[in-house]
Amino acid sequence: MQIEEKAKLFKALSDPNRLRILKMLQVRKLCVCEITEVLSLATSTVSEHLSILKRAGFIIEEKEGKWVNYMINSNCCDTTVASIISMLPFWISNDNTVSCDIDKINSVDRAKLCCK
Amino acid sequence: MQIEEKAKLFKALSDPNRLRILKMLQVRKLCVCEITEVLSLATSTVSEHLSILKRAGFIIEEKEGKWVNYMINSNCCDTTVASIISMLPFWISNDNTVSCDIDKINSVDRAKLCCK
DNA sequence: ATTAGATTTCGGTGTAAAACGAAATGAGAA
DNA sequence: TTCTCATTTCGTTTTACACCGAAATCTAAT
Repeated sequence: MQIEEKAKLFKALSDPNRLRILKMLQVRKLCVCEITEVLSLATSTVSEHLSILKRAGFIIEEKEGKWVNYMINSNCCDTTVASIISMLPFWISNDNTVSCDIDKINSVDRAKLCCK
Repeated sequence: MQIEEKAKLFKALSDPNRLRILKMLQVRKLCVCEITEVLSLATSTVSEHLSILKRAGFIIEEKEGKWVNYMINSNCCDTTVASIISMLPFWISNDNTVSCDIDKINSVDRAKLCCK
């Protein structure tokens, strides 16, 4: 991987909303509408953030009925990506925003959320 | 440190030229004109890159006569910054561009460089 | 003090990226 | 098939950033 691609990895991490997404996905897999609810952004915006994280290799997706679940790419073969993922809990811990996000994803009901 | 500031750390790493600067500074301290010579950018551009890395905490500066030496902030008290610095050799190694950069800084003569 | 040279700061330009709403896509239910 | 709804893509706007040259700053030597 060339240095331009390494820079792109860090660019994917350079947005607070994308860091919040990664921290949430380290709790459990989530669909787009759940993340949208927590971040209070437009669905299209969240979708774009997810595609950036996916392109960088940090997350993968899985179809489940009409939903698309996103999850951390835990078995990533790229050692740089894998080490960054493993460092995230150390780098970002006890953050107020992230704590609230995690509280929210634990009380969110996907079925209710998507049908309102 | 809030999550916005963590994002700024990664933003500082999200530019290939700034990664090249960090890799060069892990070999030895360098002045602005030496880095400018290697990167082939305008001096003002390099100066701005350095101020971004300095603001993020990755590097520190030291006056030496008419020169300003920049060096890795090795004794950084921030554990996130410190761990990122220590991971850089693992994340970026055997890169062609970086290898050429390091060859150049080993053959560059600061006195000649600045007086041409 | 004045000059010379290294670096920083300041405008300006072009490009990238974040955000949104609307339209398009794709998958399950009726 | 047709409808519903989650998600993606597209077009647009606004903001941020990389880059440059010129002017300003700061230091050392004349």
